[in-house]
Amino acid sequence: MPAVRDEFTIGALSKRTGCHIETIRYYERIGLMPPPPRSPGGHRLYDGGHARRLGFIRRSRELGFSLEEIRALLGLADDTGVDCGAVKAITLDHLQTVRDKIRDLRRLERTLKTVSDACVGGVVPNCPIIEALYRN
Amino acid sequence: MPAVRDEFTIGALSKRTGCHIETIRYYERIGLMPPPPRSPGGHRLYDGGHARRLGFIRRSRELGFSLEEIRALLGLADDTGVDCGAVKAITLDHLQTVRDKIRDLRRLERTLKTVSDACVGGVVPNCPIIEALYRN
DNA sequence: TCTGAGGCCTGCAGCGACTACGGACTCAAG
DNA sequence: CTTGAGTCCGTAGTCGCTGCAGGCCTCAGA
Repeated sequence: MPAVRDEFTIGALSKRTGCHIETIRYYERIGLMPPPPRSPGGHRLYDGGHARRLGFIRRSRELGFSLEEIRALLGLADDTGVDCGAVKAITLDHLQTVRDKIRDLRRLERTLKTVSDACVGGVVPNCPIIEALYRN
Repeated sequence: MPAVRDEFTIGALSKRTGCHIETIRYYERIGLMPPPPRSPGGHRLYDGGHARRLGFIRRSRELGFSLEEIRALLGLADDTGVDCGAVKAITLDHLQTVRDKIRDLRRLERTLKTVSDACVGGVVPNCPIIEALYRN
């Protein structure tokens, strides 16, 4: 007997997962979350499975995966028998993107430090930062 | 005698600065580039001053400044007598943002490496990456 | 049973920084 | 004069949300 389901509203799901209500509805609109059943009055009613899936999405986002990557991961995860190689490929690809970004940002950091160190502040006729940005 | 100006089209400006034509028009639309004079037929005619300003914008973008920050920098730079302190403040603020991003990305990198190392690939019933994303 | 506060509904607009399109126009060389 | 490359404008799309307006639903308390 599958007795009484533990259903809850979008607000409760939001609190449980830390995901904004608007974002949950957005995920539904783009097909990342399935449309849940509704109350007679039209309110969304979620269960544990929804919460689990949304948790997956949220943690993946925290790791910087794009929604399309997450869609792919969920597709691989929904099937019985996960293609672990495909999952790993997506992850390694993303890891490389992250590493590229870090490299870029480190270069930025050095440059910004250099130009700002050249500036002593105060109101002067020539600002070395501005000069640096104008010069190529 | 301000003789013949060396005027050029948006295409030439684009090639000179490496900035897409659409982007140049976009910068004009949002007021970052001034509206240049036009040919009788309505084509934009730029000069060296425009190229210099666009170069400033582009280099600032490469350093990760937002368009609003660049607007501020240009405002400070346009006046005779730059407020070097204000410029430095914007730069240091941005530098901090960059450093924060690097820190975040490094954390991501470690986590992604950990989960992907746990995955041996192949088609298996349980993928450690997927498990990690589901688990909290 | 009624009331009222708070939650939820839909649809749309906006963010930042572009990018891409379509259909009309202009320009310069041959 | 023709041709083809360049340019014009306006609009819509990208990504991942976020916020709003103007309603409707729900449920606890009186």
